[in-house]
Amino acid sequence: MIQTALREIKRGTAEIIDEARLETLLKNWFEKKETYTVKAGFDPTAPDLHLGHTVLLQKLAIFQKFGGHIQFLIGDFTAQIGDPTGKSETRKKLLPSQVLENAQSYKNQVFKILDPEKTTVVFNSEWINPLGAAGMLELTSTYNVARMLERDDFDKRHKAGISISISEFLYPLLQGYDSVHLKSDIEIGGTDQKFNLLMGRHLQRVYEIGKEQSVLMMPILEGLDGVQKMSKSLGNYIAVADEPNEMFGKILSISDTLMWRYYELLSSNSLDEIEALKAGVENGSLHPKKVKEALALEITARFHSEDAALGAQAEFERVHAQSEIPSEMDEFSAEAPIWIAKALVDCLLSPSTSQARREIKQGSVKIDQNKLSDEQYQLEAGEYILQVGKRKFARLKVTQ
RNA sequence: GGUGAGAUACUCAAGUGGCCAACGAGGGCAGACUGUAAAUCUGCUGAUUUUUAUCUUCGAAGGUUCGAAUCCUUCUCUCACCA
Repeated sequence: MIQTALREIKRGTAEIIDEARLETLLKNWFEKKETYTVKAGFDPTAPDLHLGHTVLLQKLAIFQKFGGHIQFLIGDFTAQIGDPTGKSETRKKLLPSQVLENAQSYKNQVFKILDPEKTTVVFNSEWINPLGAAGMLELTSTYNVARMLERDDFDKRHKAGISISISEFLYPLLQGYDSVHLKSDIEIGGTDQKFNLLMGRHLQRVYEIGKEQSVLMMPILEGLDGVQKMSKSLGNYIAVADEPNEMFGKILSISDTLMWRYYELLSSNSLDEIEALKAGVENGSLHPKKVKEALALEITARFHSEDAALGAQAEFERVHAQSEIPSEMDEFSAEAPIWIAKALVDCLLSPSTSQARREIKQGSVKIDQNKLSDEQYQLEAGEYILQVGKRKFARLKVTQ
């Protein structure tokens, strides 16, 4: 039993630190029904959860199956600093009301995956604010600059001559302190969080809370471009809240190489099944597109429903394979006569009329399926279907 | 505190008085080819119905000049070395 649980927990992980302790915790659960806590921190700056987050969430859900109680931490205090991981710019300070709003939105999305009964949502400002200057000073004295600079991105920035603000040094310390306060048994995070996660162990030792958390790291999910990590700011993400059609389409647009990565990290297929698919594609018995479709179906169904996913697939087939127009699209209205470039902007298909003109010139604009080349074209009264590129559509009603 | 170097569009990075909305690369968008894949090739990538034009933009504010990303002054920020 323990072995099965352990295998499931270890699936897809990049690295586990102190696996022995993890085993002990599981053993205690199976033998004495003792629960343990699993901490995962999230940044409240982006309320839009994407598939990258769900890699962690799914892992948390597995822990819940085996006695784990989740400490879902919203880093409202640390968000004021901004996690230095991979970034150089300082983030904007969020208003408390925004943090609450984002947290609420997190909850709506997170409990599609997590069991709310076994989850506690906590905010780290709750215990960091009372720390005060004295507590903060004590915290900073537990670490030194040389070791702080060992951290890969600090090191790189330091060498490259990019500024590092002192407050950024506090980020790992505070994240580690969260583990002290919460007395977490396990913390999970992405591999890029390694330094911060280890800080939790360090501080738990320093503050003598009588345990050191195990650390479980998940690989970072690449975004749609297949190169950079999935993130909202890079715009290469698939949001949990994306509409079925959009979600399905986005998954299908990833590259074949990236597809295997997504299979590994997101799909619930066993590793053996994935291997079989891979072999099938290699020897030509399976078409890669079919395999990708299966993945898109699975994921879309997870966040919506089986029916919605099938609907999205059918729609996709209609629009792209047979290049018909989608069954649903945003509708707009305007008064005749309206210049086509203006209409495209009004329908949110183009960001500016200049851009719209360029798009017309390039031949990517279609009206009712017909390519438009005249950028001076005026729309008279009637109903039109405007299209820019392959995937942007809008219905426009022009009235006299 | 002192000395020196630097800040250019989404990112990197050229440009040191007019030929600059600003070379180039990456990214992004679009077209061709495809499986809305990848790779490849091509075009576009500040705004505006004056489109061989006009307006705004090269850290900020002033100034010199017919004309400034480019020169001068002050300021803000960053880095390096010294203390």
